[in-house]
Amino acid sequence: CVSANPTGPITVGRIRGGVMGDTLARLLRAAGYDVEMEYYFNNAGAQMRRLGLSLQARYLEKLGLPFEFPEDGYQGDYLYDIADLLIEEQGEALADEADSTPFKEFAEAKIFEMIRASLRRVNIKFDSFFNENSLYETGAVDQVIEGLREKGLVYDAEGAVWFKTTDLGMEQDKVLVKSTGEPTYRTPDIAYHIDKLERGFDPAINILGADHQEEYPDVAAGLRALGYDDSKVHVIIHQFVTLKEGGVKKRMRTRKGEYVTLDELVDDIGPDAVRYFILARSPTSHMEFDLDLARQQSNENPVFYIQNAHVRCASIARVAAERGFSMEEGDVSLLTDQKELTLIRKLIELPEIVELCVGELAPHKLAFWAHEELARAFHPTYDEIRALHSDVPEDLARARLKLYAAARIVLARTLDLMGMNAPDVM
RNA sequence: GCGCCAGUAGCUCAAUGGACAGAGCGUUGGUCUACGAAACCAAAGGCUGCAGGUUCGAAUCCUGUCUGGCGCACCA
Repeated sequence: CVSANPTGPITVGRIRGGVMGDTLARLLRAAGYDVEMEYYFNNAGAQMRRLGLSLQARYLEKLGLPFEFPEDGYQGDYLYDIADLLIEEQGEALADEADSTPFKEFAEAKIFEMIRASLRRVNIKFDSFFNENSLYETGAVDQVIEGLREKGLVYDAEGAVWFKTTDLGMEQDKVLVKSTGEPTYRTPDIAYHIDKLERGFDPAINILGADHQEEYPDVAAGLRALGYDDSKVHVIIHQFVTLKEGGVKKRMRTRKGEYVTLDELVDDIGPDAVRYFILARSPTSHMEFDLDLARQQSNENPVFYIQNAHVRCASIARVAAERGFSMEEGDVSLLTDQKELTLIRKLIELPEIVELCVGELAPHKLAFWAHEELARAFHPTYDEIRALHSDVPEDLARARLKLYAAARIVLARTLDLMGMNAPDVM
């Protein structure tokens, strides 16, 4: 499960969890797990209300009517575009609307379209979408409060409803329902995790940004208190991406409209490089994404190194076919050269690596293996071990062609697990 | 003030408590009349922030300290 709220376009800062999660899902599937990638999004609460008010202001602004942009509103230009769309659909019909709800709903729908389109560009596809609102509609949120109340872990004070987490070994009690009557994020979060466990997810894996690091202990406490096994839930916290351009660090703040979008980055360096750059770092690293470096290195970097191995395999297969060579009857027992054996050993390592990545929930290890082990074993061999050369006897040539065909399969599989393309030509 | 995450080559990053701490980029020097040179071969580059401790053995574990990222809400 990955979560990002539909308040704006997917930014470079927020795509890390998506890439990690998608790659992990691919690895889990390869290891035989039945995986469902779920996108949990928050469409309730103050942030979304603020989004609705922001769109309302842009709408009025576009219509040339008096407007008041909310303090703490979302300042990104994308709301102007969405305001245009709204005017296209509704004209001035909403000009006198006092309630911002229709604006919120419109913004949410459009932003969600944008997000899904952006994710698709980097090969991320979710199986299901889960919105927070549904937890209110089904009464799941209320059930959490009642359940905890029955356990004697809830009390009312200062107009709010409190979760007595100090009884569970925590330093402070936490608010479940604000004095406004609106639950805090942690109440639906607990309900959501219960729902997930009830649906039978085991393990359930959450990928969260560092700003959510304090959040899960409360959820886990809630799950335990209500008799659920919180050990089934795994949480991967990834640190933030800071962006650098022209030697200057840029902070990314969606609300202020200060960000670089995923789309811009994909336009810049391509989807494969985006995925690899993000994937080839452990989640704990506070990664610095240097845009200039990424542009410069996309000419000569690990992405191309790995993909070029696949290209070379495709190329030799092409040439072999032109010269009428068949690899079908290649006798692999003829492959006795040290370099050949090294490559073969590396090729058959892939299942172990998949197991390793799954066992440690560490997709970044696949990225390192692909580059430093697999491609690194391939190129020197390919350079030296010629197959289609007049000095090479035909039966040995066929055996070598078979080796490179095998390498092609492993390379394609590895790239696919990383959500990257395996091109035949570059 | 408290908590979480980190600090490793010039830069971006790896390394289940175990061999001489490894890659890429950058730098230097060699390889194309043979399947794609976006490749290969070789070299230089390190007191793993700092100080202690545990251990046969520490980048890794513990304590302290400095620097940075993120939290510490009746935001999510």
